[in-house]
Amino acid sequence: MAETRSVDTRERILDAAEKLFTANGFDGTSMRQITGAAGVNLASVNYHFGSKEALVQEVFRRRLAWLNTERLRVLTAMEQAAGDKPLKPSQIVEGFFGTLLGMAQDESRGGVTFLRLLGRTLTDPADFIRTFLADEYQEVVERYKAALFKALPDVPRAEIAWRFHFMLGATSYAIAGTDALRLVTDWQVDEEDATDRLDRLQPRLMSFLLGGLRAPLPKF
Amino acid sequence: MAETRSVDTRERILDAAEKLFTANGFDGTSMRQITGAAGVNLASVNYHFGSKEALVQEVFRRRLAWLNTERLRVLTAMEQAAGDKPLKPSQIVEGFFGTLLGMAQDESRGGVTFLRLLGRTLTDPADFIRTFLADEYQEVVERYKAALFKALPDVPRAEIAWRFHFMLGATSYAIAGTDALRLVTDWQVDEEDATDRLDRLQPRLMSFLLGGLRAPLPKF
DNA sequence: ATATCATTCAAACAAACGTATGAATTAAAT
DNA sequence: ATTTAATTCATACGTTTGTTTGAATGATAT
Repeated sequence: MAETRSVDTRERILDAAEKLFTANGFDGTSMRQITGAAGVNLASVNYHFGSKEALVQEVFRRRLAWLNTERLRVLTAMEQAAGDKPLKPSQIVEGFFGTLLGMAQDESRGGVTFLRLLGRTLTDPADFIRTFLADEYQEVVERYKAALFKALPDVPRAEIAWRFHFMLGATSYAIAGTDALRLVTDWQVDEEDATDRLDRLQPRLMSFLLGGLRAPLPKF
Repeated sequence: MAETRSVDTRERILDAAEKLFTANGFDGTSMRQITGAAGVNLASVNYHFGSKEALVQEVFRRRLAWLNTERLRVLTAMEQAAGDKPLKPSQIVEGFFGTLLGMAQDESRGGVTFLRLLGRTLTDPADFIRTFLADEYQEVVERYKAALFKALPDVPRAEIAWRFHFMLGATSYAIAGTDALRLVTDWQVDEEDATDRLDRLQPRLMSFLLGGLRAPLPKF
């Protein structure tokens, strides 16, 4: 079996697709663009993945599998270290969103490219994407939600769930929109260079998220 | 001139396009779907709007024109009432995001449908959308940013700009993802019915946003 | 060396896309 | 009543889309 060739082709396709999907969206990227950029034959996507839909899913699966495993690993480690005591909210937030933002520095795990793609895709309307992402996220979200419930026993659970939702949104958007539409940051942040901006994004975002999580409850 | 017919056709197209874009995305919606749902001829989109791109822009323009005018009106009124004194951060946040969320209840301004579409589109990679939205938002964002700078003179401007960015993300996602991917909220919020959920979203989100905006600054 | 299997390749497929055209229809203006 | 202009309509055009096919190529195992 000629395995080296096929493994190479698969990854070349996934890398090219990841970049192009980020730049132009799923529907905005054709199979010919992907195979062209990857330097492989047009038919190889269907040969290796079956369809374009399956390719999209595999682009996410190879990154999310690691991310969510890592998230669970971190949470489990923290919980074991804490014994019976609840974790600090800042630990939990750091465990969930810190692992995500850490991928930005790791080019071998997709770097900023994948993060931008993920951030944008969380609101994609396509059915097969929604159900696929929901499946990939289900376990890790349940575990982290449970940790937050335990850490904040006095806060109504529905309230915590919503704030988790808000935190996810702020994070996705912070990443997806960094270059995308420079609405808010514009000349304000151009002083800093791009890498510096990314390094400082994490502490900035963490402060914001924790501030939101610990905000006084709304009075209805 | 036959005006009643054409105005009707125009709006039927815009309404149908708005709904379909929200449900299936821009590329996922064909002209035949739009004209079919609107009950008009296929060629009428090109006749009235020129192209599909121009239709997309008009879908946003008719809603954003009102929204951003209203935002400026509210801000100006608050500033006049305050005289020389800076506004409270909560006023500013309420002025910007409250007007947006208020559209959810107003079906004549697009209701939840448009809000979801807008939330998702803020991270759309297509060039013509990015530049178009940036243009539509520029003035109102500058004005509100300036108000925040004045309200929080001790906070570095870059920090405020970032937090504005985060707030926009949390809000967009809160709206766009409400039905989309029910990651976090799932069975947790199913107790409340849909209308109740929307009514309670606003105070919940506002608490979160203000908590994030007023969070202690990150230490680098 | 030969047979076997996975992979690559060029070419073609039908389907769907956005857009353009010119005739038919309708309403307003003279 | 006739002219004029705006709108609607059915139809067609040329591209591009994702996918399929069957032959060519490559490497591995016997």
